[in-house]
Amino acid sequence: MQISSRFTIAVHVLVCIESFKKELKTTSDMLASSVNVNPVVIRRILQQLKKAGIVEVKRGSGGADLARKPEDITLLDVYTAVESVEEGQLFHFHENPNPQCPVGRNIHNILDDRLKKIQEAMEAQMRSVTIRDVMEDAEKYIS
Amino acid sequence: MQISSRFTIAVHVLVCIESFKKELKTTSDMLASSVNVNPVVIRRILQQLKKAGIVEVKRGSGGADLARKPEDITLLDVYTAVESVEEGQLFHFHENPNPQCPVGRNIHNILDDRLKKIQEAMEAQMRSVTIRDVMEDAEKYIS
DNA sequence: ATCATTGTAACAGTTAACGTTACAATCGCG
DNA sequence: CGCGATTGTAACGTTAACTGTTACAATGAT
Repeated sequence: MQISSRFTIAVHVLVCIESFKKELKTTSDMLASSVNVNPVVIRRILQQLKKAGIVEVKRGSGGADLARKPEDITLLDVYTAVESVEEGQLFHFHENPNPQCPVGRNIHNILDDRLKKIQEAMEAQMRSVTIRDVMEDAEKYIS
Repeated sequence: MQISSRFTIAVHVLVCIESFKKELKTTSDMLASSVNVNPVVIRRILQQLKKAGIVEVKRGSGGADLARKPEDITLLDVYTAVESVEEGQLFHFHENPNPQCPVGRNIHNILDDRLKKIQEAMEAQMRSVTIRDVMEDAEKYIS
């Protein structure tokens, strides 16, 4: 299983918004054209980013803007905004292990800490990268 | 999206195999009973672990054993064994971004390195935990 | 030979992702 | 105001992966 493409699309979109805000109106149509997906997919992601306080979207007149400075938006912010799973629960557990079995009965006690640390390692790395960082990478290629 | 329950099931199974090998024959039925899933699910996972050289499974007579010492099996070994995606690719990309757009054209150049580091952080943490470690956690609860 | 067990195919059900159409609600502007 | 562009969102379809289940040939020990 993979983390859904919503995440990479969201980052793509944020970079586009910030890169082109001077020259263009960043509508869902325009963003959809860059990513090459249906505009509704972009709008859905923009709504999730908006709920997380990452972007502002204008109805009617159209266009989206960052709600915070790019250096104040981390990849973890984006990840938690667009991943539907609560708490970003990375691992999926089998339900109802056998309480008769000492391993089955304790499988969460046994594993939860280890799994939490793995998830935290991933999240710490995500937290260390901001949209500003990604923008700087992008500028190397755009110019 | 979450990492499939095959991973947590696989760890559960390995702990059971090692914990009960003295007393019981670790058949797919017995393991299925501890995890509380259909035995075929267990057999499928055992096949994946076998292909990765983590377990040995006996036909006919039945039962599974670790193919290596528990301290030589890391959670990363288990993860790569049971995750179907190549290279453990954690992130899913939208295909065919617009080559007309400087961001779309370069989205992989822009993001691949950052995403790779995130995945590596997760994998490093997984690599640092062995089945032996998990067994020791388990013994606290089993006794 | 018998019996328990594995290996695997086949099929069904469920869920999430993603695509698409449609349309009311909104906003800016002439 | 009325118009055009755009957003917000519902509704529905398709696809893919996971998980569950049945079935049965192949295997190996006794």
